[in-house]
Amino acid sequence: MQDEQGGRSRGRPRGTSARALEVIALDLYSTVGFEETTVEDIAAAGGVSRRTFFRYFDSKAAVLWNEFDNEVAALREAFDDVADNVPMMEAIRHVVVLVNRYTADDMPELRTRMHLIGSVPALQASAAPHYDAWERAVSDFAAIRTGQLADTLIPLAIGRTTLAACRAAYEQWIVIDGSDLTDHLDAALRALASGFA
Amino acid sequence: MQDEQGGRSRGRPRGTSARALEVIALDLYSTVGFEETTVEDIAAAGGVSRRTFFRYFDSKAAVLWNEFDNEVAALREAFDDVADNVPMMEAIRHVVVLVNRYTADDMPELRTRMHLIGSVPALQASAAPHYDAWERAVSDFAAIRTGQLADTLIPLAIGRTTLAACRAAYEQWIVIDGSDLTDHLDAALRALASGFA
DNA sequence: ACAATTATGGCACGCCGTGACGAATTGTAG
DNA sequence: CTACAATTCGTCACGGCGTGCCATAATTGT
Repeated sequence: MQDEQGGRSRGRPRGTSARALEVIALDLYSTVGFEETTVEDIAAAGGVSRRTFFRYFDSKAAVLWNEFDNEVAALREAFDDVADNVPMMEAIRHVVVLVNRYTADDMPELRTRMHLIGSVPALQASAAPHYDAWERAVSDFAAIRTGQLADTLIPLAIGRTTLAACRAAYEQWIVIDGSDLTDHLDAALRALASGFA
Repeated sequence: MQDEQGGRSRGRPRGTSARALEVIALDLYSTVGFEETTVEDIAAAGGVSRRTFFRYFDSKAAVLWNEFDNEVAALREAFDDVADNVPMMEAIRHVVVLVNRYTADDMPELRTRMHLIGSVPALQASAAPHYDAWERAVSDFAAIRTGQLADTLIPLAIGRTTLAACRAAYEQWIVIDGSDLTDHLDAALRALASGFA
């Protein structure tokens, strides 16, 4: 979003980028601690003022959710490309696993980010709106397949439970060192589709 | 907890009770609005100081979760009373529906509370630790039935997805006027146990 | 009376998030 | 070259939350 310099030529140049602040904040959160880090600290390390930080991010916690929000868009696109003959729960599983394929370079950052989200109460609290958007992407797909509206019981439940299963998978991935994320996701979603029988 | 006057005889008597502050706060949140209400307002309406409010509740949002936390204890007790021959997912469904049987008198307050939790972002954010405790109660039961540890993938997923389904049911109950809460819960948990097939 | 106990009130502080306003830095038109 | 428009930044101020700290009030037991 910020990268596109098409049209934006005039005006004072940015002192930094959202991505740069994100890296700095992620480092401080994981080394110093989230509560122990003030927004002033992040801004100073980024060479900008505290007020400018809040122009790049809505809150101290919002830094962690940039990549996650991107995944929601990827999720919707992947759902659009699913063939109609694939069963619903199977399609959901394939799409989720596909979207969660990260390169080896992104793994360390993903790991620290998920570890923070899973361990810091203030960050867990900030998850709600982002989780909602993710669930909604699944619910919309389930609505099409079931022929019901997205805000009715079954599509809603499918969206919510799918994320719930994925969160359990992510939690296992963080705890069990050296394990494969997609394996956990696949196992959790298979269990969900089988009704945990 | 506060009611037991066993041993606590000496000392200055309390100026109010947690329950009284809860009723006042619930009223202000639903009429004036959560963001528009300050802790100072609640304290003043309760005849105490702002500082005293924070001795009764950890945060402005914690007021809403008192009853919910009680349900977690009821959940655990109900799981202990389940017969061993009842299938796991069926047992979970029965227990959840049983615990969510409220009297007609409690319905209005439950409704306003759940409506607030479902509509105010700051309250959704405050849900995480309470949801975790609820999920954990289910995971512990699933751990016994599956013979696995409670913090492994399947029990974790069962706890998380069960709450996710219940949240979808609650949301429907709030939206659809005059509907029965236990019906939604039963339907959502049956769908979960069937793998949404 | 006096001590012990328990709850309260007031004060101060750090931090978060937001609004307002002027200054800084660039490109563009005249 | 100069005036102007556009965009970002920094500073200041404010309200609100949550938390120590300590003095004070209210009650019971000795």
